Amino acid sequence: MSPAHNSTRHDRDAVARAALALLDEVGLADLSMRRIAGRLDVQPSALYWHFASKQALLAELADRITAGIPHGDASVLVTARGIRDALFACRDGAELVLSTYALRLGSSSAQNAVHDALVADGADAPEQRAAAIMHFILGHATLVQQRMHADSYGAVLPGDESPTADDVTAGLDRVFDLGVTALTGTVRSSSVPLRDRA
Amino acid sequence: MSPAHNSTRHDRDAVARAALALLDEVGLADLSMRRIAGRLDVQPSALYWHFASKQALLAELADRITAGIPHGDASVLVTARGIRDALFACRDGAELVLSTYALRLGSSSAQNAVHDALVADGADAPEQRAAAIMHFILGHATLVQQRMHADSYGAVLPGDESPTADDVTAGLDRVFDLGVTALTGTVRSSSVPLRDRA
DNA sequence: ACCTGAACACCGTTCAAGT
DNA sequence: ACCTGAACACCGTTCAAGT
Repeated sequence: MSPAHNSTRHDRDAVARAALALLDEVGLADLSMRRIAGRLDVQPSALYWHFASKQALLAELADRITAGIPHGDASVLVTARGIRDALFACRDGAELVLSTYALRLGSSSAQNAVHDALVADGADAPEQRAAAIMHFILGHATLVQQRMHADSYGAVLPGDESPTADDVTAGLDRVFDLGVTALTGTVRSSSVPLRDRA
Repeated sequence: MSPAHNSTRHDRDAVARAALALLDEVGLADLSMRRIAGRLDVQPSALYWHFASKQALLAELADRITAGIPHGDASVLVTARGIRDALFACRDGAELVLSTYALRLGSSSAQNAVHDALVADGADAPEQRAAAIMHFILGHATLVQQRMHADSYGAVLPGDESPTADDVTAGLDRVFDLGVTALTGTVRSSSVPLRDRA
């Protein structure tokens, strides 16, 4: 009777992939263990063989979202944009990573990427700047993503003249670039990095 | 039989105050309508006479948390610290305000306070800087508050040498000050503000 | 190795009805 | 004006038992 059911068994990766797909469809607030199980044609209790708890599953999803962050020799701004875009690539990605990030405060690979880019730029206090930039990216991306979601099916507020969605997006992009640039601290041309040092 | 029950009826303010007190005791994750009702010796459905939904109640709590923010002629850094401390004053205050803040992105009184302090400092692009500073404060405070909560009853990670809680707090304070100062953009002595302008 | 079935202790919300 | 009582449609999690 069930039109498209899986009779195969699942592993940890299949559960995480189903959860990630469902997250994109329904959002974090409606992502329940029972819905994920339903999508896999499995009882909710089956998920607890693969993950110790919902929190553990969400942590795995956060890891997958941040796994795509490029960690090369790009500038701080480009690195920061890469992190932001990885969060934006998944519905509620920023909120999910933010809520999972606290324990890894100093040790995340995203923060390391920012840190290395800062060092390459010759910025002072790269540890604190990397932390500050990560806090800014996560706060910014969470707020922007929430707003995007609210705007998509929210009523237009009765303000005098409401800017278009593109205006808002462009303004927020400028806020992001200004924030990252200011937090980087140095505005240094990349072609003459070490000429007059020591 | 019930040892300490209220037979009086309640208004909107009493519901909000009970919810805020309970938030401090149990945290945002365990703040349910049923628990709030229990604390008021009332059926859960009674709350819906005062608030249209749980989300509306949470928005009211966020408003009360941010209502205590001083809006005077302080510097940007002092204003930012005041906002952060208002969030820290209530358990999970930062997360609650962050999750409620998206719709008010440009129009919150906290952001206005930052904006006015920036203008008084003579900073350029005060609108975008105010937005960036708010995003930073909310991201930073949410992460720090989550970490505080996790540390309070979490196991110590098996790292080589773990810094003391005071070390962590001091480091995070430096990150906050560095972040706000960098985002302010101008380091200008307040006694000679306008000497060589236009 | 992976899943079922049943249960436990919860949720937010609605709505007729009471006072 | 404010609340009860009952119901509806959900939750996360555990655990014995199945294959």
